[in-house]
Amino acid sequence: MPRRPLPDISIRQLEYLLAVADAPSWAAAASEVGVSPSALSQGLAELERRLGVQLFESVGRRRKLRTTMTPVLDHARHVVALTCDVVSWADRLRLANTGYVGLGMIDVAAVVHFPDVLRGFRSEHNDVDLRLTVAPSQSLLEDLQHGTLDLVVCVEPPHKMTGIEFVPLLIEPMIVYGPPGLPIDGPASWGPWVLFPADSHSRNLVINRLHQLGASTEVAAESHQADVLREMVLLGLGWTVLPRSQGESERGELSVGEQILERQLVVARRAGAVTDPAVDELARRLIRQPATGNE
Amino acid sequence: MPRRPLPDISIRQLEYLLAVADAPSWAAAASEVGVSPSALSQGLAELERRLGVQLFESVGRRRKLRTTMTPVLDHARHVVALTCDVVSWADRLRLANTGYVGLGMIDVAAVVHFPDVLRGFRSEHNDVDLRLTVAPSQSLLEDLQHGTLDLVVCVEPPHKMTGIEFVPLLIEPMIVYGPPGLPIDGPASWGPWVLFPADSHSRNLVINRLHQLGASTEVAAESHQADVLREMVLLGLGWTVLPRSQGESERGELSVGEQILERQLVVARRAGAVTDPAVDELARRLIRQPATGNE
DNA sequence: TTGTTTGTTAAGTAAGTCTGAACTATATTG
DNA sequence: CAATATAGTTCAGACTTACTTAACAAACAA
Repeated sequence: MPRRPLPDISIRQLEYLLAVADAPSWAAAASEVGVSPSALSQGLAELERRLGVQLFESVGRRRKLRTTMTPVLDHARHVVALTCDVVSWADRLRLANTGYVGLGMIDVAAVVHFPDVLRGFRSEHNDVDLRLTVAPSQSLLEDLQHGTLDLVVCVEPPHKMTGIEFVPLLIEPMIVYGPPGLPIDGPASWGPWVLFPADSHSRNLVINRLHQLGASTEVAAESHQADVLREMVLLGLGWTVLPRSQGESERGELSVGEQILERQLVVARRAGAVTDPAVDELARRLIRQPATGNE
Repeated sequence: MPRRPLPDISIRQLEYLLAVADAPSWAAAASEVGVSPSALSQGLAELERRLGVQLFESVGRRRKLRTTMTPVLDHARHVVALTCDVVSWADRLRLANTGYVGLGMIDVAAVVHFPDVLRGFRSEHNDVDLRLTVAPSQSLLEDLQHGTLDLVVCVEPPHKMTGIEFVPLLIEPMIVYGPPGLPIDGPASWGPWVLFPADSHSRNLVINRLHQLGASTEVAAESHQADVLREMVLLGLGWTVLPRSQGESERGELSVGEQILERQLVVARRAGAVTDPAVDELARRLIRQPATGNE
């Protein structure tokens, strides 16, 4: 294809054309666009020169767009609309894409379920500054609401939260663990407990379930960290309920009870947020990560 | 609506973006567009500045469009394509619309059937230079093919013509006329004839029909002008076959025979021609003109 | 290490875009 | 009719944009 340079029809000229198409006068059109009538007149004369057509006819001292020039007017509308779209997109991108992704995860997500996802993302988006915060669900969701974090992997909260949307990731079985060598009988013999703190979503789930089972709900000690809870059980300070991925390790010395409930891990995002491509990509990878075989 | 001026994203910049998207190097892209590498580099830097996004990432010393910038690339493609379309349209319009319409008509069309159409068109399009050529069908169609004429009203030719399209206008009855006072008996008594010249479409129609009727086909004299043919019949030089509109006048002294055939008048146009709005309009008026009551 | 390649920066020129003032043509008013 | 108002254009000047050439910086290859 022979490459003749296209005439440089400027967005500005097209805006002028749209303005005069519907304005009562060119002075009004110029005011609407925010330039002098002279600039508008000269800009449209230049557009005529570049296209090589006569866009207007004189009606007395007024100028009116020729009906035969409708295709140019349609073109102007179309190109200006497309330009508005891409500028709007760029504005949103600039605001959102600082090259930084703030990710919050509860510990089991970071350590057990998604370390591969994080590694893969980092190696393929080394231009993105991925900052990981490991904390309890409640705390993470607050940071998400405040804008400190962009994406959170946590336990599904008991209630909907305004402005936050959730996508399910995986379901974790929660199992009762007792001190080593202690046989586990019926629920009435379970406890006392070492659990996550009272403001923890998992804690609420566990207490409610124990109630239902007719087991004691006395809590002897608390910690946000599953490892600490395991050590407390090992020391005989109490029983706990943990996901299998955190309750059992190479040093599998705790007495393993039954699965009493399940908890849903989700990825959380501020609803209606400007979509940062990097955050989008990371969310996609989390969502499509197969479950880690801890069913 | 608050009117923030759109950034003036130039067609040129978008062309540069499209060129580098697929080129092995920016130097190659620049060569393809027809500018220096420096102009391309600066143009793209300006595009980045106007959009407020970083379109490229460095891969060693090379520059590669970020995959996240695909929407800008799509936009570039779209706008450049739209611009090519409107420029192409304008080019065609400029070539075709010279404010001149070359119209060819056979005499009966100009004088009898369509004088009102011509008058109306002229009064409502006084910016158009309408030039009328009156000549025989064959000659007019040749001029149409050569581009001398834009539109032709003539007798439908016996064969299709490459590159010319026809739209039917009206049907004219062709009637036998003999010298005044001479009774018109059967076809065997008709003739000799004064007819249009041998290359005339009407002439061919008449001769073929006379053959069919078993009448003489001897031609004593010829003329392209119907008036001349009438005078010859008045002088007793022979008989003729004319449309009623041309065979009968206020001086209705010829002997009127029977209608022996019909001929179709058509408007002819070069096929696939760039449409000049003025020519389009004239054709429309001819096509929708009611028949002139000469059935 | 030297030489080559890729893209960038600097300086200068031409063209484009805008402003405000002056001008031309048309419409309105008394 | 003359005087005034209105609509758009032209002119001159200031600033911006787009391009060229030459020099420069960084990366790559031998």
